[in-house]
Amino acid sequence: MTVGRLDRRKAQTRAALLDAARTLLTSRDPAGVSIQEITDAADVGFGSFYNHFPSKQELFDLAVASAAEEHRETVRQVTAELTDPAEVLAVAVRLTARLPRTDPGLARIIDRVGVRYPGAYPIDDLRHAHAVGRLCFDDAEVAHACIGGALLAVLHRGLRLDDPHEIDEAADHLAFSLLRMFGLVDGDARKVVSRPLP
Amino acid sequence: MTVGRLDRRKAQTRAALLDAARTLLTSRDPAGVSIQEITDAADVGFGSFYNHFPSKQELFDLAVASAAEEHRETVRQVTAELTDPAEVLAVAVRLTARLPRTDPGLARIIDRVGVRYPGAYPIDDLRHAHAVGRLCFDDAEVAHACIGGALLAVLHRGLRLDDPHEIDEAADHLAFSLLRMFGLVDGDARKVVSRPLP
DNA sequence: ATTATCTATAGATCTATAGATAATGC
DNA sequence: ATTATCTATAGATCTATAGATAATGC
Repeated sequence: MTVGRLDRRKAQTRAALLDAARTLLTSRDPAGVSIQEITDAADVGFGSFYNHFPSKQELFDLAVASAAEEHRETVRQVTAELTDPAEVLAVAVRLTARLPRTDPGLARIIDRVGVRYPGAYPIDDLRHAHAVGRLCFDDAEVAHACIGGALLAVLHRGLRLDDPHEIDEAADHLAFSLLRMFGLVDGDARKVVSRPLP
Repeated sequence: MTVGRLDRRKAQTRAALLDAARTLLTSRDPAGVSIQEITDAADVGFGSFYNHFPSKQELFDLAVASAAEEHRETVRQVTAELTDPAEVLAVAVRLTARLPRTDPGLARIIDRVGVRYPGAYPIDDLRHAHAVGRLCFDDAEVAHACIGGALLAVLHRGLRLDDPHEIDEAADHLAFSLLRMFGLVDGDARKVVSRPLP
């Protein structure tokens, strides 16, 4: 069983549909986009859609998941070499809240998905930071929700800002605030947040 | 120009439509609800819809706005007599994050609206708390976004909890965390949060 | 011969409006 | 006579599928 031209072509069509969906997501409400529009944008025959996806919802869900996973992976790589758990949180937050400037398309998708977005900072990292006594909180799930929610709100606001510098400042301010929320004293939090981003 | 039976009947029809929209919002995605369904739920003739609202979106927007305003007013009244600005924030947060238990319908509406929900804690209150030196932060807008976002995330999580007690605990934990975020020391924050709710 | 894509369309929506009906106002 | 409601429907979608077409595999 070899992977031939046909399989590649099929994969290409599927990728084109996913790509079109992702692009459309950055500017449109998925509910208002017809399958016809998607296939047109992907430059694919209308009927081909059903060879790959059972419904519009399914396609959009996959498109969102892939966009989210991409950013999560970026954050994972950047934070992998950091030793301070507080800085892992800070960098994840600072990178994500900068998305309106660094990747507006992705930022708009996350903004649209809202609270269902899984977030780029794993709860296990948070639990680890607590276990080693670096971050302090009562309930990891609530703390994790706080981080995700505050991040979404600041990202949402960032999309409405014109000045790139203001976006970065808000991102750093958010990271600082979260560190303080989790028990770091002022000076410590300020220091962690002002380290240069990788 | 007297307000007669006809005007009352008209107002009643309008109210029935708004009420039906609000009820539907608690369990359905507005995009998937047809005008027919709305008028059926309101027990109103289909065509009557257009006597009151130019489009489905318009109706849902008004329904959301009225629900939001209602909760904001509740919070305003409850916090009006409080003298400690930190407690005003804490009470607003604790009441809102308890909504999944105290008013699940409203909670689901707020959850659906997400980050566009204006929030029940006015930014002016936050600015005032900063001015008198009770809460400490760099940027009032970012701080306000943090509060709203974290609140939405915890409320979202609360909707998925079965145990009412767990909802309350999460709400209080969130309030505590936010107070600490804004510079209160542990003991102080703990005290403000454990005061009984009016 | 097989497989995916494409075209065309049936069937099922849903919106917006036109005209009929019923109730109040004068 | 006026005004709002209601019924019925035209017109415009949009989805899902059936059958034709084109390209690869053997």
